[in-house]
Amino acid sequence: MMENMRVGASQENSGVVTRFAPSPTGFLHIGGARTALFNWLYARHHGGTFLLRIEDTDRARSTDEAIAAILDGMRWLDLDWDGDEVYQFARAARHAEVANAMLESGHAYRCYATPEELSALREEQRAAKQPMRYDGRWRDRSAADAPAGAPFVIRLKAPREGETVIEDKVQGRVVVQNAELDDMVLLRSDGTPTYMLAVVVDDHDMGVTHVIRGDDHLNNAFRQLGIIRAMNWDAPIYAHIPLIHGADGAKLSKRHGALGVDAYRDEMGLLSEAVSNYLLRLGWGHGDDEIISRAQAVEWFDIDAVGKSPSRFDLKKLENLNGHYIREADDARLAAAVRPRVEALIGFAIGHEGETLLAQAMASMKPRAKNLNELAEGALFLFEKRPLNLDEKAATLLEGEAKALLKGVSDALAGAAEWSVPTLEEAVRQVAEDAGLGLGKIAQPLRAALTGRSTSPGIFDVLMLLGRNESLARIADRAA
RNA sequence: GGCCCCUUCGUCUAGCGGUUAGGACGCGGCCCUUUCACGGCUGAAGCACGGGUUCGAUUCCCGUAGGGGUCACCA
Repeated sequence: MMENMRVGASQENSGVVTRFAPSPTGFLHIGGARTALFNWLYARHHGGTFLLRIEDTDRARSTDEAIAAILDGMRWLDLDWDGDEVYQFARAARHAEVANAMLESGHAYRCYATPEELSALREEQRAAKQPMRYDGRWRDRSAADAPAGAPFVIRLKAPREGETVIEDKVQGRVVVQNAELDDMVLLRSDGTPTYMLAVVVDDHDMGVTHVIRGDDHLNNAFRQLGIIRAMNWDAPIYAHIPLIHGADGAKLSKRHGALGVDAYRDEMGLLSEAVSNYLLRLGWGHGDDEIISRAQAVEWFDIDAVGKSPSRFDLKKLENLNGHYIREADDARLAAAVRPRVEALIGFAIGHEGETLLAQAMASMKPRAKNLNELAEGALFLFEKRPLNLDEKAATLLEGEAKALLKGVSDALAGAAEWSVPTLEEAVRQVAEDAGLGLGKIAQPLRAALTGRSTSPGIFDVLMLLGRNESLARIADRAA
């Protein structure tokens, strides 16, 4: 049962196999999403396989909710994985098997040091300003010294001399002295595998050829290589991509206020393609291109173009991109996404009819919004009940002569031959001309009466959206 | 603290020995205009510093400084 199990790797492709391996201790955060995207793009670009592995070996911190959130986030970002996701914990027996094989071959040993003993050691080392690492106290002791029946962990017997070299596809050639690496734990005293062992075994068994992950794992790669060498396996090609930092320059992590992708979708009202496009451009570039479709990304993406320096998360740019994708989005799709937001704001259901109206309004509202929340906010006037509440600026617009002006506008509109933009515009312009005023002097009070606000889509579009009866009624509410 | 990585406008980036150092977001101005946007034009803004190598360094090398990551029976 020592043979390669090849979990999930498909036969007929370029041979490239990548994977995304999140630990389900929380939502899919933005950094993880980018790692997933890069792995996905690399596999798709090279006609390879993209696998998903849930690293749930930490039983205390892994939750089903987190797993669901991660899968949901992946689907939202349209990152489909090949085959079923692999659950690492289910493979614990295989991990133990590898650890025992290493024990037998002399590449690992039992260590009986207690946790208390080890933390005391670390404390000493910290106090002495010495590097903190396991001192190998059980490395060369004979089995006879083992306290009978005492719990033990299995540690890797790592080489202590020489150096380990990684030719990283992003970081370049990185060399670490073996003396810097201590003998890490492979199997805990309860017999469960550590992350270090599990990743290596799973990547090997799953046939992963390219390990693309955050560069917070760069140091780990050297230790993992120790296991790979001991087992005489082929090492994967590594690509350690720089982390995404927050606006403050520090690592963007769950603990550092990073949000789950669901927050970008639900709370911030961003479109999947905008988030995806933005993430792609963080650390990767293709000339001066900014707006890049998924298809284009698959064609262009390669690891060579990934930069080595960390980047900061810039919400302004993401929102700008989102505005672009909103303008490009299908009206019906937007209406469906905006409807629940409108209903939440206004407090009642607008129904299928309301959604249809929203879809009609999208054409004139899209250029004015950079997220779905603004779209919803801007659409409220369509559903508000008379008499409208006026915001402060709208109230100001309706002071003084405005009321009289509106009476004239009302008459002109009511007398229009048909309720169409050209006809209505002609009618309103005529009123302005007769009064010797610019169109703005008429349009603003009209806007205030119709929407309760000082800003809105073009006034004639508003008139059309509201319809003849509602429009005339709202004007009548404010006219004198 | 040890080790590892990074450093072009405020931010994301292009550049891969010779460029007026390009683009995008953001910011300012102008235009368009019924408001707000969108769109167009335009302006300010950058090679962290010091040594080399070279006829010539943003680009190559070495330091310095600054930033980041990592040092668990977490992942």
